[in-house]
Amino acid sequence: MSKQDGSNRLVSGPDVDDSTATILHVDLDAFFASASLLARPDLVGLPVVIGHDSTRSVVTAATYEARKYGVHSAMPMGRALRLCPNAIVLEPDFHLYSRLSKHVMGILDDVSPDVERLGIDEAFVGIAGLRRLSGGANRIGPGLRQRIRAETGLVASVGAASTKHVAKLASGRAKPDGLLVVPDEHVLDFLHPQPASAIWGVGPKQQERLARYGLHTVGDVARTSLERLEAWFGEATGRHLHELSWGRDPREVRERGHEKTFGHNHTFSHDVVDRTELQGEILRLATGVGRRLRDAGVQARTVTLTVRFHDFRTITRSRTLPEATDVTRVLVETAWSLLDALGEPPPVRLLGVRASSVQDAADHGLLWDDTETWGSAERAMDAVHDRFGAAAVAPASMLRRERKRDDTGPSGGD
DNA sequence: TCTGGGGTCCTAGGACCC
DNA sequence: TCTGGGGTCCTAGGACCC
Repeated sequence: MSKQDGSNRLVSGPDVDDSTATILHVDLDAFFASASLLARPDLVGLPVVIGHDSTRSVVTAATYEARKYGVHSAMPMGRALRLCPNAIVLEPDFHLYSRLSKHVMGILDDVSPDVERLGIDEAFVGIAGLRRLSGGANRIGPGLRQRIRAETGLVASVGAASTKHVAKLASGRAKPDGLLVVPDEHVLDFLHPQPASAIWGVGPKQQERLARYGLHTVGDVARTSLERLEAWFGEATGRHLHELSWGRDPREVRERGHEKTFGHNHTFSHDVVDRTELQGEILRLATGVGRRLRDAGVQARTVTLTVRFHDFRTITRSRTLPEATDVTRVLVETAWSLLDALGEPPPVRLLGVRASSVQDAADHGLLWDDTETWGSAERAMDAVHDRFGAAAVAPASMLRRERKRDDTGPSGGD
């Protein structure tokens, strides 16, 4: 992973040839941190870290001022605070992030019909068909950046190229607050000096394997024959590496449908052995998953329970149901039975519940079986929940849990 | 330095069917 | 009777990304 602290920044001038750059990658700079600072302008320019101020937590995001101390996301909070003792820790505000993200995506939709959201803070924008009306990347890129800044106060960096892969790498190099257009004739000059880990999909493990074969840069990978790469890394991965290292990427910008899986997980503040506590947490997680399935109008056939033990060993156990469901009770009971099948597990650090094999919700019509009765009851509860909040309707055992949490008191604050 | 939570995609083996 | 090959589904694990 690159340092992403701006030390390797590269931007293009207004006269660069943008005739081949048909794909933009728009990426908000230090999104969570910047968004949080909109609510706390007094902290601008200071090292700010977003995350829970507790043990067992990690950094969610950091400002560039904090990154200069070596702090980066996914770093344990304790370590981050040792590296940067004067960092200010802010709790994340996901409602704010979601609202700002929607605003930015709306601007992109405004500019092009061809937008692919990649996450909360980035998207590809196809601009091939816009040249006559709106100009090329040299005009659309700055226009987007300006409008995002004016309407939201956020800073976006933009990469432009003829492929998704190069456009994404380009936005990374343009950070912070930059635009980088990479014309086709400069793609290899841009690509080949970069570390092999710059290739999208090459993480620490793959990087290590590449290094064992003496492949340290993208150019090293490109100069290795396809046959060798396939023999070393398998057919699919070898071909993928070969293509990307030569700047070839046939993937098109396409709108994504709903998520393919819906899940929640939770790391306990202490390792848990008590079965009732584990079941209670599964109930809470599955309730959230069921709610999201119903909100999205989808049903899932497979339920997966994730269990991480005190020693960080992590297992998954899944069951595929005969029929897809969006009924919380079915999710809960399936996950409970997967837990039961583990017997007496070692102390548990994390539990997760995930629903997959998702399809559009079937129309059950007037089918009046037991499960559908539960489904109707839960949808009624969703409606009350919407109007009066989560505490208004919740299974009794969940309410007991919430009270217990309140007794313990909040863990942080800022 | 002891490691969050939300996802996607891939692999590999076994069951099962034709 | 001692053993093929392809396809699909399911399960478990893992790498990777933001």
